Amino acid sequence: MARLSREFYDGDTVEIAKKLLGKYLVRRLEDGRMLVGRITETEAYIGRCDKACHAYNYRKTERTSTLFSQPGTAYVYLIYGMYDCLNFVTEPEGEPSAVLLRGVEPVYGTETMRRLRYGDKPDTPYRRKNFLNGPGKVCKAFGITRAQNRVDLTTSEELFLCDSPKDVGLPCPDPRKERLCTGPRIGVDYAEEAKDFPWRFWLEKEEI
DNA sequence: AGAACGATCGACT
DNA sequence: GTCGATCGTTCTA
Repeated sequence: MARLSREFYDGDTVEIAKKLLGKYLVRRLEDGRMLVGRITETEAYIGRCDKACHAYNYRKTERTSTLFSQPGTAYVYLIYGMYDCLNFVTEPEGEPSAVLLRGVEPVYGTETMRRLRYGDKPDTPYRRKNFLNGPGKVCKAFGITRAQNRVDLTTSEELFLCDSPKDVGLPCPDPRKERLCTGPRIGVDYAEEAKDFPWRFWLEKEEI
């Protein structure tokens, strides 16, 4: 099963956050069902220099210890007492850094995602535009919780990333014109000078 | 032991 | 645009 390698994650976090756009998130649920999404939005967090990062200035606690793991490790944490957020650990081991997954577009298993997100209610409104455009929404729809914290994305069957849907036996979508957009990160107004770092990246459809 | 706060979301005006 | 939900993590003592 082809997937992104350790080397992919072992490098500059901002560059990796950009390179992750257009890659594919693959999740296998315990019952064997597969879910696939195409990554459309990411953010970079770097403990060495970034006051918005949980591990700023190498702060090591029980929670942030995951960020000190080898690159290619999943970091899942709970925010606001309600929502899980999925990150991919980057940089050489010991440099606590990660890319936060903020958005995907559904590729395979959409109905299962819808049920995980909204429950069994048959006619939940499902607006394509707002379905998976937030870190809490992605985790809910993909059944990702802190149970996946510390999963090794380079060997796990339950959670990994790959370049192409072909890597998991799915057809490639038609290519679309998209541009890479850059801006400040969401929800980090407390982070002093780091709140303005342009470390949020997303894909936008080209007009016309 | 207690308190403050948060890498969000959905409901609402 | 505003606001409240909800609880684990972290720090203080």
